[in-house]
This record gives sequence, C-alpha cells and structure tokens, in this order.
Amino acid sequence: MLTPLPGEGDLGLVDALAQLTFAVQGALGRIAAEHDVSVPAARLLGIVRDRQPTIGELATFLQLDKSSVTGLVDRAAERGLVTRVASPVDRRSVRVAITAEGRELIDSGAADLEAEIALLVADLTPAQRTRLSVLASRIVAADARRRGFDIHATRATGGLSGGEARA
Amino acid sequence: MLTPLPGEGDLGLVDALAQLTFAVQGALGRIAAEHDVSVPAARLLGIVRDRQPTIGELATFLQLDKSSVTGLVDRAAERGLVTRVASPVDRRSVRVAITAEGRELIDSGAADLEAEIALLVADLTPAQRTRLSVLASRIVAADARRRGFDIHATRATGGLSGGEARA
DNA sequence: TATTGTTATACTCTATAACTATA
DNA sequence: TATAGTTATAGAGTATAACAATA
Repeated sequence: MLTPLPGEGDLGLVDALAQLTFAVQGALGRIAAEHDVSVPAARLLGIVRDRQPTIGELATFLQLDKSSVTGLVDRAAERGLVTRVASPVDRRSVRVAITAEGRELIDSGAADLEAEIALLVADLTPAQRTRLSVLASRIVAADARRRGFDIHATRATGGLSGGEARA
Repeated sequence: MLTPLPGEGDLGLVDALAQLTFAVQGALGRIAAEHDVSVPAARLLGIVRDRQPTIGELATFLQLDKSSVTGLVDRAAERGLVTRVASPVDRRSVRVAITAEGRELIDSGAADLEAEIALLVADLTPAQRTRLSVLASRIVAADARRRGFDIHATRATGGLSGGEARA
C-alpha cells in the first residue's frame, strides 16, 4: 500500500494524483484552446520562451520522436509563433526561437494558467499551498534527476515548459 | 502571488503542479503504450471498469464531444476491450460495457501505474505521501464539486478514471 | 560511418456539421 | 421538436522507416 490509512475523503495517492493530473491538464487544454493552440504547441512555446534548443534537444525535453518535433515546429512556424535559426557551428542543426507573437501568446497563457491554478487550490490554506508546492517540486526534481534533466535551470515559465534540460 | 515565499528548490505552485502533471501523464503514457492502448482508451477502460455509462454520459465525464466518444468506443470495441449493450428502456441509447479482456488490461495497467507512482514519490517520507494524497484529494474533490460531479462515487480505479459523475 | 533533421506514411484523437432513429 | 448516437470530413499529434545533408 502506498497510502498508509487513507482517511475520510482520501482517494489514495494513485487516484488522487491521476485525477489531479486530469484536472490540471483540463485547465491547460482550456487555456490553450482559448488561444487557439494545442497543449503540445503551448508546451513548445513554454520551452523556447527562455531558450533556443535544437530539434533533437526538444525531442529529448518533450520525450517525442524527432519527426514529431519537426511537425510541431512546422505548424508553430506556419502560425508565426516560432522560427528556425540556422546553427553557425553545425550546418545540420537548427535552433528554434520564439517570435514576438509567440512570446505574447505564452505570456498571456501563463497568466491565465496562474489564475486557473489559483481557482483549483482556492480551498487550501496558504500553508497548505506552500506544502503542496514543496512536495510537488521535490517529486519533479527527483524525476528530472532520474531522467538526467537539470530542473534548476527552470525559470517561471507559467508551468508550460514541462521537463527542462541542460544543453 | 500564489506561493508565499517559495523556498530553496521550490518551483512555485504553478510550475510545480504543471510539471508534476507532465510527469504523471508521462507515466500514464508509457504504461498505456506498453499495453498497446492510447491514454484516452485507457481512461475509457478505467471508467467502464465499474459502470456501464451511455455515450452521452461518457462525453460528459471525459469532456469530449459525443462523436469523439463514438470513435473512442469504436476502436476499443474493434479491439475487443468493450462492447455496446442496447438499452432496454430507450432504444436510441447504448451502454458501454467492459469485456473480460478489457478488464484484464485495465487491472494490469492499474497495478503498473501504482508501481510507477511509487517510484515517483520514492523520495518522500510516508507522512509526506499521506499529506500529498490528502491535499490532492481535496483539490480534486473541490474541482469535481465545482463541475457538478460526485467524486465520492469513485472507487480505486487505478486513477485511470478521471472525473466521475452521478448518472 | 554517425548524426541532424526532414519526408512519406499511417493511425489515433478531436471537433463541427449533417444525418438517422427514436422519443 | 428534441434527444441519442453515428457518419463524413478535416486537422493536429504521434511513431516508424527511409532519406538527404553534414560531420
């Protein structure tokens, strides 16, 4: 048993985390839809907001195949949200950069997400919110470490960044 | 500010929750893939594991369009994981029931998920895990209430059930 | 030879609109 | 008329396999 003596109204750790996940993903999906982008596209913007990763790095960050990232970047580029920048050192490689329009979108979306999360945790006391934040951070940091990512490179990206990595 | 005085290593509530979400969804995705199903299909199985909802009810639970649910059920039925049962009271309506094969798959997947979550929270003390479970449960319950769902109808579905509803 | 990225292809998921059949 | 569900269609996301360009 993962949860020793689950109390009244406690779903148990597994169900509680899974359902929390669906609730947060739902919020992300609604916000992304309001801005006419998909969740993966929003996540891409969250990452390139602070970096200019290569396609391969993005594939690692997002745990997707390179070809999937090609398509993701294609569609975001068609919409003017990102651009491909030729690498000066390796002519096989490209770096993905955010545009002004893309930055505007992700900044606005991040603010919306903060508001949605505030709603979601409205029932918790400030102390409980801090506790949750600390516990979630610890889990994410451990997971990132396990996967070889450097979570401390993370900035406040509105949470749309997903896993962060060191180049 | 949602997070009063974020401490060392604290990502802040928004980023911590969002990234936790991606980590859990990643685990869900890996497990589903191991069983050769998609995450939405696994979620469908998690719901029909304990109920025989109509297409419309599923659409409400999953926050999807009816036509999306039709496709989801079509593909799951082709694979022998669920079946459509004619409603005796309303001949327009169908109920979706899980098959023995579907049940086997979801039971096995739920066990895998429990193991993955255990890994994810390996760094936490038992007391911290309980605390996290309680906080997450409270958030999910409040969200469900807000959306008009009855979370207390929930059973241990391996967390694959998503939002629960009263018929 | 190995790596970076793209292309071709196929499947799943999703929504909108139009439809059928019941109620 | 209204409701339950399906079909037709289109677009996004994803992976695999094969490929071109460069290292």
